Amino acid sequence: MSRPTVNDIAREAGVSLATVDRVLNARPGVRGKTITAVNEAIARLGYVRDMAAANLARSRRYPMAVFLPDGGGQFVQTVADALDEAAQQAAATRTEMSLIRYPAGDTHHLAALLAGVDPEAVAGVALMAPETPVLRDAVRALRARAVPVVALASDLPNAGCDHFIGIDSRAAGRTAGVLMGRFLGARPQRVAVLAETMLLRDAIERRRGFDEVLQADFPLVEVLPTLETHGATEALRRGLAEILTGTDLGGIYLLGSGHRALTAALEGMGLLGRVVVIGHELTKASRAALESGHIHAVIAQNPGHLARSTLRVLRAKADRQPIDEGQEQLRIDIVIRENLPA
Amino acid sequence: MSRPTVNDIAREAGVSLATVDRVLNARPGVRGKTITAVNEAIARLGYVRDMAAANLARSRRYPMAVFLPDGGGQFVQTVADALDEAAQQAAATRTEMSLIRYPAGDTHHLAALLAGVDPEAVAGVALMAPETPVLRDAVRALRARAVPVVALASDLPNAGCDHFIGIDSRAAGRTAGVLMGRFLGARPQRVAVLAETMLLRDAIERRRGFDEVLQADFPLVEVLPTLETHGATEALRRGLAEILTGTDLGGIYLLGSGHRALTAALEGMGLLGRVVVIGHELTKASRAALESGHIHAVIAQNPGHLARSTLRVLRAKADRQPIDEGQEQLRIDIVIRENLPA
DNA sequence: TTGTAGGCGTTATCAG
DNA sequence: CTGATAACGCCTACAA
Repeated sequence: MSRPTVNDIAREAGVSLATVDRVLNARPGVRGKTITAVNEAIARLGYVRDMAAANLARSRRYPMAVFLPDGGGQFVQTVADALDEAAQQAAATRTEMSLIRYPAGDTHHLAALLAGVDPEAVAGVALMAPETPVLRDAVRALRARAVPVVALASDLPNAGCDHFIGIDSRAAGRTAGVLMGRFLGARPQRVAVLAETMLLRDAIERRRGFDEVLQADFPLVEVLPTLETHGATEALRRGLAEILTGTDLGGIYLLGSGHRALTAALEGMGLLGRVVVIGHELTKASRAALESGHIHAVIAQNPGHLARSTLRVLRAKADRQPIDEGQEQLRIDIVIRENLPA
Repeated sequence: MSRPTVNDIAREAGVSLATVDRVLNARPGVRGKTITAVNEAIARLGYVRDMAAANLARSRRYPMAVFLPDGGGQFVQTVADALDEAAQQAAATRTEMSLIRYPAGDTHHLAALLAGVDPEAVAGVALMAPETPVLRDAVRALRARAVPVVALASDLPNAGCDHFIGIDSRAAGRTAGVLMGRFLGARPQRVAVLAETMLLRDAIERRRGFDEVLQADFPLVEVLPTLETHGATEALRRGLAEILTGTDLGGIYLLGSGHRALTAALEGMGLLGRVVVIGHELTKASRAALESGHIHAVIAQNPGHLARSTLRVLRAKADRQPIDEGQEQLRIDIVIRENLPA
């Protein structure tokens, strides 16, 4: 006994295939009484629509556009790679993807790109970007043209996106905080916080979570003000040196990217492996640093999961289908040397 | 311009649909020359097969059988729930699942069940079980009858399964070891190890990984012999009390299930929250213990991922299709209070 | 060894 | 408003 099909419900309801289809897709031109009859037949037979067959018949394609910042460190590249791989797999379900890089930080440029998106040619849009008023409006406009939009890695809470794919930055910061506190032990210690920039909401939220936890649960730990390096290795080195003149350092919290620069700086100062270092995101650099013991933990989100989730969610939104919350929920990964993925 | 279809390559290669299909599915009865011609056309046009359409045409169903132990603690139940949910989702790809519980530990019973599996009626088998000779043979026999078999959570390395879905227990133990070492700090400390039973290979491997790390990297920590409780709360309490008469305890490593019993015992002794407790698997009990601060970390594998992976891999094996290693690789999750999933 | 025709479950285009 | 009928991309008898 296999699953009932449209034919079965057509027979059961005493109507034709076409009518069943109209009811199924909520298309106009059917009497209310007929609709009821069909729906009853559907319920009676426990019919569930075969989406594979439906999509085949529609011969619909799902061209998705993903916008990623141009520079943005290794994490962005990791995500880009994961997206490419996910796209290959998703081709099996007619989901295509084009990756568009925009000048990092130039949200006007990105907004212009979004304004140029043709709803006929694009079934969904994903973007990783900081939240600015222009961008917020651009997203709104896009959604007004019935294009689903999801935010990637960095949330755009006020832009009214259809979905956010990523982890809660504040919780990620809290997680980093607990690990830092526990790894340091119960002695009075100082912790430096480094960031390339504090412009992104992610960094701010992480720092907030980090501080919350240390203040509440590890009162012996003093967290220093954030040192913004703006990607300059020299600034990092100078800043660290300055901090070190005053005090002994117990740990370093790396808010964003820059694992490589930090390792280099620490090495120059003979501090490699002598302070607890906790960072974010698993990249080639942070992975190497974990393996060699220069970094002790990394708070991460799985890029493969992020990428697959992006495409799946966009696809579901394009079909106005519900999404499986459980499957799309990204975990806050704690990565140490011992549980590094192969 | 949409994707090329079998029609396109048939035309391009100057053969018929059926021949293309034969080549595509590596069926016999085609001249070598024709095969080459078709393959060339495929390459030239960049054809990728539409699996959805293929499966529709086959109208093939994939009835999978999953065997889980009967008791086995909350983790097994969590997996069972996850499987049920995954099965609902997988119904979209004609994958059905029946969950069969067998008397925990009775591998003869399980082997008999496996012997009764009809290759016509079952497209794949997954099982969570300890490795015993009878079972090993039963799995071999099943595979000999062309039924794909995957091991769930607990590996059966010598049974020749098609795949293992789960995490490396030794690495999981190492991860627990590092966390224990770091959480304890740099003072001499003693750690008790509790297990319901050491019969399962998982527990043994975890303990091995745990010991390795502590011996190598945390020489100040002394790990006591494993205390087997056999699920008896009283045994646990007595054993703990005995350990405590001799020494102060810095930490407890819970090798298997029994979070609830442990919490109760610790409470009775006024030790709740005063020793570092690290366990395995995220269940209702361990989750509650994390939230209340009675357990400090749990090494886990995502049951949702485990379940979806199981069905996906079985499906792929049934179709003799390659699997996406990256997607099927389960992560060793480190769960603390701050990164508990919602 | 190869080709033809029909079908899988759904949608879409016509007439009625 | 409703109903035949032909797609969609692929597989599979059966025929040649």
